[in-house]
Amino acid sequence: MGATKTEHFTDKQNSIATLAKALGHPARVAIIEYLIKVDTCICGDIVNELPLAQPTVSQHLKELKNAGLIKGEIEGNAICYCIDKKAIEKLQNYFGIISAKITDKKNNCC
Amino acid sequence: MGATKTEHFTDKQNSIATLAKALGHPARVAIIEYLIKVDTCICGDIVNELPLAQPTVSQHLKELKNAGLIKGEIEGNAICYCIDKKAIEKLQNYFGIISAKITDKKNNCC
DNA sequence: AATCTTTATCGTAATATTGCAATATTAAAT
DNA sequence: ATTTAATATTGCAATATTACGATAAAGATT
Repeated sequence: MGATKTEHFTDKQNSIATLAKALGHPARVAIIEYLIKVDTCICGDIVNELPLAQPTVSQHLKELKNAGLIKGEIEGNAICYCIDKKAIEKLQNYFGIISAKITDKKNNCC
Repeated sequence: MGATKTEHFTDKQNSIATLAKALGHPARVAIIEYLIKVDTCICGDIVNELPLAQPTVSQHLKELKNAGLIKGEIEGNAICYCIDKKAIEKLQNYFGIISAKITDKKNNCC
């Protein structure tokens, strides 16, 4: 036991959970916000922006990449990391739909 | 080591991460979707809807509650769990803003 | 009061995450 | 070719999460 039973849930549920999980750490939220702030993809100084050691930052970037939230390509001895717009839009869309459905609810009791 | 360094990040970053983390498991995504589907707060049959044992479901509900995504009140020998609309709206709003900022970006390279 | 039903908690095993020092890798700069 | 600079990987310790059987708690039913 201990491992998540992903096979028992729908692809969409797993997909949303994967994206949400990737943003389930403040360092990774900070990375996304920093990528937006600098208004460019090239950001070799991302380690200096975070209160974490370089290997830790590298690991968080890897997780964001695995989850599909950022795209990255090797660019000399620096790296070019960019937010994957589609992933963010997927979340935006999902919570928009959920939020609308809650508003439409008739039998509220709380 | 091993514990998240929350103190090094902003309250907002931690807040978003907490909500995202709570939805970072397909069972908890499924619980939220089920709460919406039944269109009511009273849902004593939530355990039957999930492919997990009762203590596990109870634990996931607790985590959703701790994260502020659902509200719950004891109601006889059943429980009244409801989605906390504000939490979902917070996420919707956050991803809406992030998404808009990405669209406005000028220096895209990927 | 005894039983049933439903949810919560405890205890514990399996697994995953977090963080970093040490080291490797890779390409640019000298 | 050597050094420098930036990122990745490895290895490991600390902690957190996931899952569930056993048990507790608490109101409902009989």
